[in-house]
Amino acid sequence: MDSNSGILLHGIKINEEKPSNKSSVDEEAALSLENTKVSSRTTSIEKSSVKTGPRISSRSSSPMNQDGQLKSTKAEMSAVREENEKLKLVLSKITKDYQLLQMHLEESVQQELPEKSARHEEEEEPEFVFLSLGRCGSSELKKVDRNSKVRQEDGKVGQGLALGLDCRFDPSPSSSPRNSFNESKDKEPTETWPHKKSLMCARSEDDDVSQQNPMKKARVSVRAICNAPTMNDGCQWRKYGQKIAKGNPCPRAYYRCTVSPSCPVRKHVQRCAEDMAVLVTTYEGTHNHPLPVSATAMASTTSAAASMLKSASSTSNGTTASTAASLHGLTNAGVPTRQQFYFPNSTISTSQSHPTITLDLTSPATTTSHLQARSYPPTCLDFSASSSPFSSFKSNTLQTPWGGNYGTLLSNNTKHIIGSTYPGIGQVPHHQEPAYHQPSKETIAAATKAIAANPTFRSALAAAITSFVGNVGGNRNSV
DNA sequence: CGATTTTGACCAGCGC
DNA sequence: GCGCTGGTCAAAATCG
Repeated sequence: MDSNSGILLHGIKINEEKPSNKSSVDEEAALSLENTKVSSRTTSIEKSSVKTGPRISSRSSSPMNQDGQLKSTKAEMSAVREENEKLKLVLSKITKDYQLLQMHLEESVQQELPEKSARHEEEEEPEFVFLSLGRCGSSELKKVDRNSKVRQEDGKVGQGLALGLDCRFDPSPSSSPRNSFNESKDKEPTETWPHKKSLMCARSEDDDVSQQNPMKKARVSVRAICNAPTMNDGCQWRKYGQKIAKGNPCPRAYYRCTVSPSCPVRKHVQRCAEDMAVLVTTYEGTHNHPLPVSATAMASTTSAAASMLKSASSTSNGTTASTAASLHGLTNAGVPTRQQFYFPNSTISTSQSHPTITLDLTSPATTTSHLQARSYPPTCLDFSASSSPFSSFKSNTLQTPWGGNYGTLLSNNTKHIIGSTYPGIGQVPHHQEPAYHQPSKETIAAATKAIAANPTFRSALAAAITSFVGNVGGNRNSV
């Protein structure tokens, strides 16, 4: 993989144990990439090793000094070895936790999946998955099933997951020209590049549901610190336009998914006017093709968020406190609900015709976060770590392939703000990250239970954990 | 030379 | 109706 792998590894936050060598602090701070908290235990070990070399060579070559050097070097080496051992222990525990979670996931999936899906799984191509994370009514399930059949006929891809970002709120029929891809359902996508109508037909099977929605398609906006022009989310995109949007000097770029010629998914990317380091990527539409594994993490995240948005909107007319609560897996009484799940850093906006959910994947140490933390309105609902079984995950600050962290909440241009994650938000220097807490067995059990209760979050978490642990395993040799 | 990006023009929705 | 704005198109330019 590309640089994403490294970023994912950093999500482990093993490095939060302060380095014993104080001189490495400055070096570490210098090496850290701005606010992305790019540092890992592995990195610091490597740095220690690197430092050892020059130190030996630069010292005096007298026999007495050589003995001293030898001893100190040996001491350093043993310290490093100790550190490595500790690291290995941590890694093995993480892996063990992951396997435990995966086991629970598999169990619950096996319990819930109908036999038909199980049959499709047997033929599934390992490299691609379909994420069906929208609010799947029976029709959508059928749709996914049909897609699977089509792919099976092609002899290439079995059942997968279809990423769903669409939002359907209301049963009343709507035929807004811009409303989704519902029109011209009879027309087949024949053009290489889907224009409006062909894009619509790509979603023709959603008609029965999307026509029920007077609002436009749901959007998932992801805020992440990213130096690149666009986040690497694993999908292939082609730029088709650029505009200067009102209120932001930075141009907004428009992209289409090019994984499949008929894929209707679009995204636009724009830098945050307040913090140029923050890249705001807004996704819209549903992938109608298998996704590369590397794309599933983002797809899972965004689609799960969209699913939450739909759920929240369906249970609450507009954005209300109850919506915000349900968004985070809580009822008004603060009791976890079965159909919802926890997203620590999400906001909903329905002020525009497009219902939008914003996921903030920026670091708590960013200036933006400082700003946002200060801007919390009095109505801010705080479902912080202690209230969620996923608190251990949050404290773990799962870093994402696109360079952000799960950890903080932003609230720009949205009506509701939920959940400040870090009590000391905005006070943590870049090199002083919150301590990593090993999840207790109770926490894992609670998380597993909550995950098992929510099929939508399962896939998202599974994708995230898979890449997370996969990178840990991949970097093990270097430890 | 095909794929991709750039960029000005165009279109539709919305508010006044 | 008019102007503003967001979104898309498509020809030209650029890239690999």
